[in-house]
Amino acid sequence: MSPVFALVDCNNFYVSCERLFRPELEGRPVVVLSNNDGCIIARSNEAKALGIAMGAPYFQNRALIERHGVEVFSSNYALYGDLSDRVMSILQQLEPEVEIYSIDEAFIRLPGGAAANLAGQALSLRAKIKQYVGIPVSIGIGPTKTLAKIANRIAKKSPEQGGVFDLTDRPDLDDLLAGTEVRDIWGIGRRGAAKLNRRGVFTALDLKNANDGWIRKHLTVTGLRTAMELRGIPCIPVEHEPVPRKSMVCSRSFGKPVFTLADLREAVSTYVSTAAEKLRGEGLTAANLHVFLQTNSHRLDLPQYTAGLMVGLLQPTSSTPALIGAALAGLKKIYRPGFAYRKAGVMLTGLMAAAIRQQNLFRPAPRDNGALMHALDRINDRWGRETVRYASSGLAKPWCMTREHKSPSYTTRWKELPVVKASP
DNA sequence: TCTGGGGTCCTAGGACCC
DNA sequence: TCTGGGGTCCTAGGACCC
Repeated sequence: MSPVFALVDCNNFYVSCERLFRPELEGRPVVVLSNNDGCIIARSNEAKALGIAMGAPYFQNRALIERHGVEVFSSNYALYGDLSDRVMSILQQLEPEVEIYSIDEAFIRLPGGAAANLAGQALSLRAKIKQYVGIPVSIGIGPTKTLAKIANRIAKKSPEQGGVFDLTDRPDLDDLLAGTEVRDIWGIGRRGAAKLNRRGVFTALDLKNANDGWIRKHLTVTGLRTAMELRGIPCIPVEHEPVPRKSMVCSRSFGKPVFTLADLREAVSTYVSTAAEKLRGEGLTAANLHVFLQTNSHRLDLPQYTAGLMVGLLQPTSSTPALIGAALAGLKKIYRPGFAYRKAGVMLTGLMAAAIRQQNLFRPAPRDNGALMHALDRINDRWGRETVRYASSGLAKPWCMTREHKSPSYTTRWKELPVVKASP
């Protein structure tokens, strides 16, 4: 029995999350902004219809947004993360094989066979998610993940399908592929699409029928895998076990330009603290820390400087003070005065499970402050982020990002629970 | 004035080894 | 003018994803 893949994708996810608590915004144009209210990263269908592009800078669209009364939200990841968990847990309860692919997407395996009513199963799943969580989803079904992705696109573009589209056993499959541009195939990006277009390959059908050696040469093995998937040969399995991560990043743009080493030290300490907490939460340690900073590359009128440094740690660790120490030592080496810094961050690599911690042959193990870190995490979990923090993270944080339009953390903070009133 | 953040994979090239 | 061959490992950079 050939496998059947389905992609469950939340519609305009961040917008749908905001609308859940503001139902009067249904049918009205809504956008959600990136951190620092920089770019537009989610749009309702009405906002798309106004011509607001994905990823477009907010300030460039502000006039259009105000003219049409578009509702604007800063991103509220506490809310989106929590609602994502709810959608995913329903999938996990109802389906045997689920791969959480991103905050708003999951692949599932459906039982195939002649008797399987795939579209019917998907419609029922969709209705349950809408009923239990309130988030609308689209479901695409196909013999490979790549085709399920294309099916999902079709489901979204054709509301008359009821949010579900099945690409298995379709005699007109090639016609549908001919109607899909290469740019819209999962795995073919802007560069790849331009390269293909220059060589006369414009649609998913063209790519499906292209010569293997030719694809391999121009798009590497990943492109060839995509082409095989278009032919209905599954090359990308559903990963039901979470794949262990290899790196972890915490970085932010600043709310306003930063000039001094003192401010950068605060910001970097704050980011390291966040990363270290996440590291411990996942039971991991890091062997290396990469610290980096950069000026605003959009400001061509200002002097530019970008730098980063990898700092090896004496031992793999998840201890906040050990990581802060390494990061600040690295920061001191790469800092140059006289620049308007826009962003800084840290990346942790060489991750391994804390349980299989590698010892250093030439140095005794430093004092383990695992109990202290555990207490720190418990306090901050119970009383809120940064209730207890390292002094180097600062208090006023003048560099902190701006979020002018953030909605309340409706589902994750007691103080911000929505209040419902019944009218008499 | 104002342009996000967090990941993975692949390849080429250099360093190094025998 | 001519300057081995084959292998591994690491890193940086590019491309892609959401």
